[in-house]
Amino acid sequence: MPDLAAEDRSHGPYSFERPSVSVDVVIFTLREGDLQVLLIRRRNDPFSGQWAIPGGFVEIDESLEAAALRELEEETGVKDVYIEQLYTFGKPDRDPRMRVITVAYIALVPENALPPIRAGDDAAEARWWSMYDLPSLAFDHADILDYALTRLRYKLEYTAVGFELLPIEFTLSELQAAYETILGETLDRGNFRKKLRRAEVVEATLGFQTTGGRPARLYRFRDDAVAEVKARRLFP
Amino acid sequence: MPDLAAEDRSHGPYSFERPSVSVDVVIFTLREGDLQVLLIRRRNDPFSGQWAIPGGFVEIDESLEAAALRELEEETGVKDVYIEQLYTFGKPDRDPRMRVITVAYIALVPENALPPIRAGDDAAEARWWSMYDLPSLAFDHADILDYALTRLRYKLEYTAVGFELLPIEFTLSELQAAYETILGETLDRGNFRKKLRRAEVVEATLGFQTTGGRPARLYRFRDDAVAEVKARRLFP
DNA sequence: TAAATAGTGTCTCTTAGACAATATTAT
DNA sequence: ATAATATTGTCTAAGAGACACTATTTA
Repeated sequence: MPDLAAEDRSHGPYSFERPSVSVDVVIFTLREGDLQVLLIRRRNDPFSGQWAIPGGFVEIDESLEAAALRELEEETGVKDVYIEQLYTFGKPDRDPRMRVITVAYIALVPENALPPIRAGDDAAEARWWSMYDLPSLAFDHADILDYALTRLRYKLEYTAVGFELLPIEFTLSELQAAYETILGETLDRGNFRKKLRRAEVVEATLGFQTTGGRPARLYRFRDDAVAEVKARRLFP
Repeated sequence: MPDLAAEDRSHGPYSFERPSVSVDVVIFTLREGDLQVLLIRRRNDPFSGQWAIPGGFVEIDESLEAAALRELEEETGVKDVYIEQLYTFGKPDRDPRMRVITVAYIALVPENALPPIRAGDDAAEARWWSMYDLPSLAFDHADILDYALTRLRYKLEYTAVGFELLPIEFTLSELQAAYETILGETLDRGNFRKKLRRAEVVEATLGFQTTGGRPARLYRFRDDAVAEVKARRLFP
């Protein structure tokens, strides 16, 4: 931290020369057998009519994470979900109006926890888009989504973060389908299950689910695996 | 991105209610067979006399990375080194004077590229500290250092980032010692070399270095491994 | 019975880790 | 020769990937 007195002229409370800070939230869910992301269509310039990641400015007395959760709830009505800081984007010209530094977050929301989407005040429209078929995006939001997908895939491989996208109980075939959708590749059934057994992240329940063939056992994530993800959540 | 017009009252150019943004740079080097970090002793309140990570406010027209590189050069005279964004810390009360959101960076500097350290204007003193024997720190800087070490260790395991801390040519024993110092554990010689061979990140040069026993061959990092790290640098 | 889906087992190759053996220098 | 350090190899166990086999349901 610099000494404030030495820099008051350019950064003290009476200066106008300071950047604004926003949070943008990349909201992922699994819908229609697809990895989808919630985007809003901008009502005003710049980029009026273009699609963008939901976000907003950080209030003076709220933490970055609180701001991201607030924006998430304002846009979707969703609370109590997994969010994680992604990266801070700060090129001086990323917003043509003024200097805006944005702290990007990822949110993972299970489909069954999603209320119907409604557009907020500042959006002409809000809807889900497939991550694999995106529209043209405002600002540097295409970069942010690119990186968000990279990070999500990465985390999926070495943590149990996938449970944040699934209902409480699920079949292993459903879990595998979720992994395949997110990773963008097919996985071997036997090896996938072997890996799950070794990792000890899921446990069988007593229930079954009929599927058209042999009924599938229902599983849930183990409490300790969930706890580990939640612990990492606060401080990656 | 939010719509600006709808929020001008609290965040437009005439508002005083916006956070300041700073960058803090955790500068690592290997010195005296130790992993060390450069800290400055604060000249002014708050935390006057306490040690802190060097940093400063982001200028209105410079990118975050440019700000981090500028601060690094102002504090140490070092240019052209590896830096990487670590995390953005934004709790409202992390600075008792005012709201400051700080984007933390990691810099890796080889000892032989370091000029003698001099304290900048805003510091009473500047010196290297062992990461394993740190003083009490101002602000939330202990958290930042903690996380920086975690990230450094992590990157060391899966990238060739170590070369940023070593001279151009080095023996494999020196490289192993560097890894051991950073990871805080001893490694098996044979397995370490086997892993290096498989990873194809280093290549032998023609030189040797006398060591008191059998002379050790000098190695350098392969260009493509270095290029990969540099490519990741801009956008993790 | 056939089709569909669930679940398990086996083989091979790679890798990680522990540890032993050999090589080359200085004293 | 001995000490010191460098370099390579060997054994074993664990893990990843390809693929085949068995199980249980519906139509």
